[in-house]
Amino acid sequence: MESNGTWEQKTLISELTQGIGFAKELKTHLSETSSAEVRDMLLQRILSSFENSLFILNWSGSIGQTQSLQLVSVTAESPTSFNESPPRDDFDGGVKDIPGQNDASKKRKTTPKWTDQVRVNSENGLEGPHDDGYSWRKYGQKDILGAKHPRSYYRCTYRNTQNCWATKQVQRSDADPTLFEINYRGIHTCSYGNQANPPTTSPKKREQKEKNNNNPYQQPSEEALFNFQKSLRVDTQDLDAKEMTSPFTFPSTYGCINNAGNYSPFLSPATPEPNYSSPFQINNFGGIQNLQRSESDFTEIISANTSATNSPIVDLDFSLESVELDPNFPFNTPFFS
DNA sequence: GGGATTTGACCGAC
DNA sequence: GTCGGTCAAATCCC
Repeated sequence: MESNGTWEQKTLISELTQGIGFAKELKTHLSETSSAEVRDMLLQRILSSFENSLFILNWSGSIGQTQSLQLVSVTAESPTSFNESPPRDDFDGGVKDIPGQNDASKKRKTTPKWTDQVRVNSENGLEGPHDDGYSWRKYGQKDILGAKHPRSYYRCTYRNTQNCWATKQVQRSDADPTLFEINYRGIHTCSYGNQANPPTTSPKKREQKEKNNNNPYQQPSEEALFNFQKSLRVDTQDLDAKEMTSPFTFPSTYGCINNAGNYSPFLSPATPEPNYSSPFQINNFGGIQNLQRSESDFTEIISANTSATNSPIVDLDFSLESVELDPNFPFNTPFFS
């Protein structure tokens, strides 16, 4: 395996170069009458480039020393914040039933687990389901000792059809009812994991939900994009800081390690990335667009709004720190080799 | 009718 | 024995 420094440098340069390219392209599109979709796609790519870079820095830092890295993204008013959770004990249980993996120790080593916290502001209509770009099916709810609110258990809808074993747990905070802690486990291996805009639910239901909610998924407005352009900043001078914040609120992306050992930045569903040239694979897992819809879905994980237009914007302070990598993670893939 | 959710039961870990 | 996580039948919803 190549030294970390080598691939890190190469990948970092590649990611940042791509980010610059996308930014230039976006600038061009802003002065033209191009579609919001195109601009949004470029925006997402820029974000992905930054995040990939930060992820690499974070990962490399974790090898030799504990390095805290926090990425902040976007939001407009009434932010939904993603705070990173304290380091967990990593790949612990919860992944006991992965087919084809009889060795428990192996499961622990290869199943990523990370936590996000999402704040929901009921006043701005963001209460409702969190849509991270994946389709989840709730399979259980449990009262947790010491917790006021029950914990909800979700698994990928395509668990059976596509053998996708990603799961997530949603726990409402006792102290702050508007705060939800989302614990992701496993990675999406379903085909929807690579789609830019995977169905989060059946088209019918999705439509219905959007109907019932005044906060449908929307493309960012030009103004929002302009503001984003002006205000987006990634503070790399203080990577140890607990937060890196951007005054602008916008859906952020982050990622996970997929089964292939590739980092999968979570991209907004509105951004198709089938041919993304990065060695990373675009994935929507944990994406932060918000399709908050119904009250009944309030316990679903809440994610940020991908929209910067009419929808209430949520604070998306979150960090990649919660993405924990097993030191023994198999980096023997083409990318990591 | 089909898919999603609810909820009590079951199981394994501690 | 307790607790967290999952299963699966019953129920709900579109």
